[in-house]
Amino acid sequence: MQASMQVVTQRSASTMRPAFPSIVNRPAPRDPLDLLEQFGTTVKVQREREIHDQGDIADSCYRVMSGCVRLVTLMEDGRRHVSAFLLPGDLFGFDALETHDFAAEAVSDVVLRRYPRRTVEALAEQQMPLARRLRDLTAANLRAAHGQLVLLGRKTASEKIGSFLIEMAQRLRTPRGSMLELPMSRTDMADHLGLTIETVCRILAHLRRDGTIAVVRGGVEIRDHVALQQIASEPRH
Amino acid sequence: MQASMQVVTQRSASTMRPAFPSIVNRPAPRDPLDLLEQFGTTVKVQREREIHDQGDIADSCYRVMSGCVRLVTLMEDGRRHVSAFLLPGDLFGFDALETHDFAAEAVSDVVLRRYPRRTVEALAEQQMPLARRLRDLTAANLRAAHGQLVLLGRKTASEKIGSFLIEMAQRLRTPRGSMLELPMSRTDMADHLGLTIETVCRILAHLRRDGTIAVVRGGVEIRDHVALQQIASEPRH
DNA sequence: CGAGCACTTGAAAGATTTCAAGTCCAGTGG
DNA sequence: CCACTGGACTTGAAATCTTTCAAGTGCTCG
Repeated sequence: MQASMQVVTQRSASTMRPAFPSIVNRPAPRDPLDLLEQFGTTVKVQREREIHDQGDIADSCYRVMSGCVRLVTLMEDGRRHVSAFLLPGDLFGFDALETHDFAAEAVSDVVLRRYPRRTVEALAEQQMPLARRLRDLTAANLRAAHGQLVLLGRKTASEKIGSFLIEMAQRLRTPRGSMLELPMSRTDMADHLGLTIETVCRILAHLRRDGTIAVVRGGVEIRDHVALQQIASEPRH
Repeated sequence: MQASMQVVTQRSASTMRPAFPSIVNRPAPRDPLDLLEQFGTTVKVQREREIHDQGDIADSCYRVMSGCVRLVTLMEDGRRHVSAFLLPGDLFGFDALETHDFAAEAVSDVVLRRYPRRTVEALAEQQMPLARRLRDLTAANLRAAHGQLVLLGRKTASEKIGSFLIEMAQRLRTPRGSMLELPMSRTDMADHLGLTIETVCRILAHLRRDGTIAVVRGGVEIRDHVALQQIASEPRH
């Protein structure tokens, strides 16, 4: 337990799934992960505080309830890489091996649901659907990582920014025409995209002058989604 | 089944594990993956032939018995990224979702052991140790991908080449002082490291002039392993 | 022996970074 | 309430790394 984390004792199961009324009257297909709820504790972490460090024993898994978390790898000389940003509903720590190979830090004030890894493993050992769910989760993360490999290895700065904005808009379910709120700093974006902060600024400025986006405090508004998608140039479907 | 693949009917279980005599007389700890052996078929693929394409339904999983396989992602405009090279003993296709998000191609003539994905999934559904093994496998692949993210996002060309050579030497178990055989072309290396072929050549030439490596046909010899490790500058342990 | 391809090397171009100044807020303290 | 300060962000100019363009070299295969 980090001193920086405030634990709120709360064991009520709060599912993330939106309650949409089904036409067919069948029991909602329960997510095997719901099994974990009774073992979860709610944790609040202030912005810029560490959730766990690179190299820490992986003894907890988390679900982001609100806010934004970043996964950070540091090199000896201080160079930094942000492998991922985690948003409400996202899970992390479930696909760790013995230790975490990156730190997890709160980008904004964050509310997390924490599950003891021992428990997760024990449950998965007995509940095949959960084991299966965890495997799919890790496979999905792997696929996302592969997309990021292409971005980092082969895309230009503009393409990186374009891809990033579109991905964020999708993941945050930002409706067309409304403001995309970006909780992370330019530095975080740069370290995620393999750029410098100045390059991020310049590309955003360029997109703004184009009329593709509007840059406002705390985010951007995507003005021309089609243009942005062309700029992003995603890999072959 | 690809027309380019020659199937050799052979269903005998051939484990990859080296038969080392144990002092303690206990049954060797069986790898849960050995369960798959009876369902495997041996497949030979010629160099530069495709094993499966990007977007293909993932209906097979493979183990590399000999040779080298690359996982390739293509962008619309032809830019190419090689996410990984797979060497003897390596597995792939086990952590696919519905479809493969990259193509698998034979770098050299390759012998593969192929397992029907249906069977793998069915077995994993009943055999928890196998399910667990598959999850760990995917988690290990995810960790490797994260290492590659740092390499692509934050390392210089020299560091990329240094890291790559050291990784290959380790994975191929090349003893110090002996020749490191690299089955892939300069183009493949470039597309794996987010560089151009010319840059790869130049960095190798530079390392050769330094006396850090000797470049020979089909590979390199690492002359100064310590220097190479310093050049590689890995992330914090 | 010739063709083709992988690889190498040089020179110029270009994209991004580095270095250097600002600007703009948000929070603080007078 | 408002000036002040620090940090995040922006922008310009120069520097640099890597790429692009070009031109070989050398090996293998037919």
